[in-house]
Amino acid sequence: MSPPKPAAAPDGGRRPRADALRNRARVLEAAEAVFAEQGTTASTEQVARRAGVGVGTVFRHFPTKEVLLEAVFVAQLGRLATEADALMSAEDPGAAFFAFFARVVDHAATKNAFAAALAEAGVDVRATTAETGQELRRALGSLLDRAQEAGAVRRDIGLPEILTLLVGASQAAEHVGGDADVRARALAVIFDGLRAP
Amino acid sequence: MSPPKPAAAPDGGRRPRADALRNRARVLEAAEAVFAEQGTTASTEQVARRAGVGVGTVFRHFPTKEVLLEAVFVAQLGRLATEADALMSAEDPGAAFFAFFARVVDHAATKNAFAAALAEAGVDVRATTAETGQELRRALGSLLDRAQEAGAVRRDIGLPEILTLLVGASQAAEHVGGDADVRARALAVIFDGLRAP
DNA sequence: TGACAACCGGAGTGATCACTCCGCATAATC
DNA sequence: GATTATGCGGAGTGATCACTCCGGTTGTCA
Repeated sequence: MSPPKPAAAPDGGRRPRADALRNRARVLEAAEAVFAEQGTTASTEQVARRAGVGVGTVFRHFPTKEVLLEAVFVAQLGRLATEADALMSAEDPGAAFFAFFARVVDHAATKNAFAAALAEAGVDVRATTAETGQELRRALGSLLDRAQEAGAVRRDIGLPEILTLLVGASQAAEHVGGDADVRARALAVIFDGLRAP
Repeated sequence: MSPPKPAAAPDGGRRPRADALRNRARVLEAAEAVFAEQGTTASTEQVARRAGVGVGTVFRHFPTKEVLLEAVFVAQLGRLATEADALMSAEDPGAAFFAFFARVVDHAATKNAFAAALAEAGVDVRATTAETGQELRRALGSLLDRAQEAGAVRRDIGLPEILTLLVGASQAAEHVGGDADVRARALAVIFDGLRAP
């Protein structure tokens, strides 16, 4: 049943052509850049132009704009979750937690669609983002647990509150944007409120 | 100085007809409701239907969708500023400040376009909203000053930081929406961070 | 009440967008 | 190199939206 040479695809499907793989990656990268610069209302044609392909190619790999957006979100959230995991082995749990929080907010101040991605990850609207969102929440929850055990964060709040604060801070950063000093001081207020009394 | 019968319009313009005034108010009210329910992407036709008028009427009174949105924002921000002014005479300045903050966030959790209005008022994108935005900022600034003088709020932050936090909390409330308990606890964190040490 | 200007309704217009379709190019396999 | 299925490009399609225009209506004032 198994052919001698051609490496079989994981599932029943055939292995895709090399240029198809290349173009898929190109489109995803371009979509991330375009949505970060212009928001999620940017047209699919702009993504195609940026990727150097035709619109047909974009829609072949991502049959719907919604699917494309989801793929971008999953990529961003996945990278975040990885960063959070890396911070799990830091020596100071409190510093690690706050550093991650600040990192996310800084990121949101630059990338335009990112706050929306976070917000969706918080409420799990789509089925596809659910998995990655859960991964992020698990990682963030671990950071929070360690910080609370170390006495760096108050114990009377949980992951939902943290996520709400994180989404809010990110969205505020995206809209206020410019002044980094204001952003830093506003973030300091939240951090002070999070510390154990 | 006052003419016998026809009340003169404020400026050089003529006094508009009674039905025109009535329709303008109807449209504004409908727009506020529709945008609150469906967000700012709702179509102008929906606003017209809700108001019981034709699209032509909507565009006669508000020549652009942007202008219509601005008018809605100005109305909401104006009401907010009035509420803030009313709280200026409260006996407990700290309680007044925090109550207003919470009031705004609660409002944002319900009305859909409201957080966007706040965000714009914070950065003054449009010329028209600038005036009302400034009014709101002035009122909020007064509340903040009194609260700081009473020792209820730390002194090392200013109005820009408060506005950033307010916008962030409002936007988070709009997206998280549902769980009022989570919202309350997240807000409590910000409040604790704002209190004087 | 009559006359006129102001105002109204809603079909029509042009632009934009997500998405499709098919003739052509090309990677994979012999 | 020949063959073939997979993938590509981009003009085309239908839907939606903001906005316009004009024949009919209505408020206003004499």
